Amino acid sequence: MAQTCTRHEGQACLVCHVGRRSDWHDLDQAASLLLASGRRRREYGSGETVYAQGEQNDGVHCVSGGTVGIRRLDDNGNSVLLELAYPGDTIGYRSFLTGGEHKTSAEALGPTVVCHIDRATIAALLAGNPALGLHFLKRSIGELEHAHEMMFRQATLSNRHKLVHLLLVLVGRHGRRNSNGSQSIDLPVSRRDLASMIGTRHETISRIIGRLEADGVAHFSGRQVTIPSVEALAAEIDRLIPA
Amino acid sequence: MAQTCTRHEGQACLVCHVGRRSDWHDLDQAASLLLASGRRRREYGSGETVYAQGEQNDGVHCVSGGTVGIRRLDDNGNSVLLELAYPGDTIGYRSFLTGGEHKTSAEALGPTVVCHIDRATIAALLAGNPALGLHFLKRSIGELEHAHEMMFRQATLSNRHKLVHLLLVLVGRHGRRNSNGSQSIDLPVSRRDLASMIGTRHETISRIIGRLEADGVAHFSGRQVTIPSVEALAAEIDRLIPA
DNA sequence: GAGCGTCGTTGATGATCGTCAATTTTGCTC
DNA sequence: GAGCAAAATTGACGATCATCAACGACGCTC
Repeated sequence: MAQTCTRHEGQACLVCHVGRRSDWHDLDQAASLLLASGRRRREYGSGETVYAQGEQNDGVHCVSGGTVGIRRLDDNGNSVLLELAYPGDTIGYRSFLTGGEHKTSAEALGPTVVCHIDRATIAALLAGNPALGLHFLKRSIGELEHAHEMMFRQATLSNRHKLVHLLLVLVGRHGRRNSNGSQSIDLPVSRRDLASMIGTRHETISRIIGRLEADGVAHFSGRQVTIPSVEALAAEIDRLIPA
Repeated sequence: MAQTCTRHEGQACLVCHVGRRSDWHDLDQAASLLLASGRRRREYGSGETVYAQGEQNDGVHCVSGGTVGIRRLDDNGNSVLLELAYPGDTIGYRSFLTGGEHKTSAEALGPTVVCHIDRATIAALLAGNPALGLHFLKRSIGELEHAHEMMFRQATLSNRHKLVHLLLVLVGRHGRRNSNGSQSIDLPVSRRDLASMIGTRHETISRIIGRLEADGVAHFSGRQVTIPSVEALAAEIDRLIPA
């Protein structure tokens, strides 16, 4: 996707992005030109921060390639990975719209391409294109429902089931099918972040991984995970429903 | 608040509601009249459902008095109370805007007054007043950040600290000051719901309550809670920060 | 390649939690 | 007020988890 973006440099993000999936796909031509002039593309290396919690907002960012982690920190050194952003996702729009400072950090998980649109440009676009505000609203609602499902799972599932569910989600995003029917993932996150996403400690994640290995439902080697049968793994969660 | 609403029956919600806090406070006069004609006020008894998960959306609701619980259910009988809505809050707007069915249930926690605005009216209002959509966007963003903080606490705090935090929030909303400096709350929710909000079982909540009693930081009697010193309770969370 | 810090794993132990079960209390209906 | 169903408490037990600590693996810098 990064290559596609490079080729269309100078044009609007709607060309660069996945089209339908982007917030910018139905701007009129004038707005597209405005967007093209006001946006700046940048590549990030693994671990680089796109914006930091507490910083003043300076516009919105749009993921073009790779994966971006949205993280929240506190004074005690606790860190929680709240969500993952993928190409087509707009990030940092919340603090832009509320006019405050970033309440989360965004960092590249692996090589990533992110476009930045400065305050003036995005403000002009919003004023001229009411549909854009509606897209932000829909995006916000989508994230909110995602957060609600997260909270529901946090409250109802065991740690093991939470990890299994997370693996299934990651298979959908990062998985590749092997010749023998199994699927593999290159995890975009560390064990510590996995733990924070589930609400437990990294030692516990290690032990749960050990049990998944022992049960033969998943094999871990560093950040590479191989799942012999995704169906079998999914059944582990469905099995909660009593017969 | 219910009385205020009754007195102004026939006028727009902006009169009925708390003014600034409502999403409807800066509509022009024509829109206010439209709102007044399209809205229907109704009182709910404790436990009555305003809308149910899975139902088709039929407009938005606006809390005018009392407390509304937003709940999520699954097929296994699990129930999680995701958030509480208070006078001035608009609820059910998500499924309205996405055009689907309700993904959560809303039920009255105690005697409650809720206004309903049907699809046609709210659609007309949205078309004519772009500011209204912006209010929904801000509301959605606020809820999203609330959800993120919730997820962060779920991941970093112990169950006891989660309960203490929840009590502090409820003191802010439902607390009343006693003559001796202590504060009392009439909990709007059952122990089971308390447990679901924290992500544990009701038996565990009973035991944590027992420990809080033993430590003398809170006294529980049914749904009535008395907190001798809110500061001491708040210190329990702040004490997490190492010296 | 040596040094260093972070990440990941493993072990041991005490604390906490989930589950099942029995019992009491509460709230509501008749 | 009697009766009933749901809510709440309490106990016992096994499972799981957090914590502290030690160690190996890995990536990065110099």
